[in-house]
Amino acid sequence: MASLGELERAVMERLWAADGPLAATTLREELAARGVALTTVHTVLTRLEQKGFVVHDDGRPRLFTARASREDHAAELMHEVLGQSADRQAVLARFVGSVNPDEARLLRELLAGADDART
Amino acid sequence: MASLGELERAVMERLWAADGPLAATTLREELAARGVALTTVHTVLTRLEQKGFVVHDDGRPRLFTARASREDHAAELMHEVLGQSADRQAVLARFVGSVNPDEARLLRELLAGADDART
DNA sequence: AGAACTTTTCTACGACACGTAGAAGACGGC
DNA sequence: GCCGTCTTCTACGTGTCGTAGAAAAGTTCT
Repeated sequence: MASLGELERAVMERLWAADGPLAATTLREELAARGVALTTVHTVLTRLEQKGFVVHDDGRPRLFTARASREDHAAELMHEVLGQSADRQAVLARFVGSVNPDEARLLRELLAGADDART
Repeated sequence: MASLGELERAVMERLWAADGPLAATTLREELAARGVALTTVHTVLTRLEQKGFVVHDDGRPRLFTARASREDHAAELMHEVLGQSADRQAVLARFVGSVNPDEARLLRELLAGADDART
């Protein structure tokens, strides 16, 4: 599971927060607080692309997009963690055993909905 | 979220698979396939301890134990991922939306059971 | 087309994590 | 007290990540 460095994560956050694709220059502006150079942004974007988190079109300037939404990404991570376990059921049991009541209720609703949809 | 390197993970696997605490020498034997030196095992154990994944007694030789079971660890990781998300509900929705039917059923049962237990 | 500007790629370096392990110190049994 | 085992200290090589300069490629304007 390729994980993200700090700048990499910051870049992903902007891409996730954005409505649509962003240019490197835009990202550099949004990361102005860090004072990073444009080339740094490009390097990071290239690495994120190698890791499969980002894609870019072939326009000019290149426009970069996150491949999965923030939520999808988190859900994928959760599945990855789960998938690495031999005993998935035991992990799920521990997991639901420690969600707060509100989320437990939400989960019940979500699962009930899935049931309806499947039937 | 401190993550694990390859050897670190291998060591954790042995500790999780073990019935009880293990000595460094035992771990080196179990990792014989890698041909690592005993000092390497010690270094890794020390680092795992710094990360909070392992504890040892003060006997001689030291006996090392995983602080959480493999399943607890995985469940904790899942919670960490979830916790880092702003919109936890959306993540949960994506997550349960992509579990397989068997696991969805298991989750329903687990959540129902939790309900019973709480009431 | 040529100059000036923007964007992208190439390359590199320092810092840090991790795999690796030798050397030396601490400890226990005989 | 000696010897073997165990533990700690220290260090190095490699890979990843933050960082960015230099140069190439492309765009725009005149």
